[in-house]
Amino acid sequence: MENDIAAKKLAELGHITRLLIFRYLVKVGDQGAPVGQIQDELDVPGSTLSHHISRLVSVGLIKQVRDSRILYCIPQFDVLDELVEFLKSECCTEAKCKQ
Amino acid sequence: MENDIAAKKLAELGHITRLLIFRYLVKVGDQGAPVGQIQDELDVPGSTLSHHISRLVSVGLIKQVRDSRILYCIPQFDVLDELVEFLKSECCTEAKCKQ
DNA sequence: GATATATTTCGATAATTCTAAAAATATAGT
DNA sequence: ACTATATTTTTAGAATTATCGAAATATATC
Repeated sequence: MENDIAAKKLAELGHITRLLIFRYLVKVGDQGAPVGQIQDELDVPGSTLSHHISRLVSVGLIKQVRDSRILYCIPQFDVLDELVEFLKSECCTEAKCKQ
Repeated sequence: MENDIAAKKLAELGHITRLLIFRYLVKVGDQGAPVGQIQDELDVPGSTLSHHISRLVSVGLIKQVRDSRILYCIPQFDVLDELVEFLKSECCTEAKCKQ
């Protein structure tokens, strides 16, 4: 993963509302949750919520699947894993390290 | 770790220059690197670099230790580990999960 | 005390992001 | 076609953050 792409993902997680959205989805798991359910959970105006969700989608941390009128938001665990792996990668490649 | 504190740490990592600073220090390892060495590595004006480093320090991802005129920046691996752990915690506590 | 090196603070401008009301779109049922 | 529900897009003002030159501070050496 390139640095700028990782930075974007981290920046999206680095906002309290988006972090709460993402962590709620992490808790819910693979089946995901409808936008409306996230709205009930977090008590954020719809337009604000939609803005933040679309940012999370834009970096791939969430995927959306529509079931008629309901839009399910599904956390992408593999994208999160890759990001976490990136942060720890190349540790101490330029020195000896206790890790 | 509370959500807002985690969000702050993620936001600091979510900037290309700060991510490059932090990852350089991760590569260097526990002995850290002087501000000047980071500056040579990244080619950023001193005032800009200082600003970004102090933000990383403010959330605990970096610690600084002075040796006479030289200020060493040392990555705090435990803070990173805690953050990563937080992101993955409570996974699927509200549902069955493949993970 | 003068000079050199290392790093930060100040200050000003530019750029980006946040928030949420209002309007628009999409889908389904009557 | 009309109504209801679910969600997004548009828009605009407020707030925050980014950048970097210049000046300031800290420490060491001569």
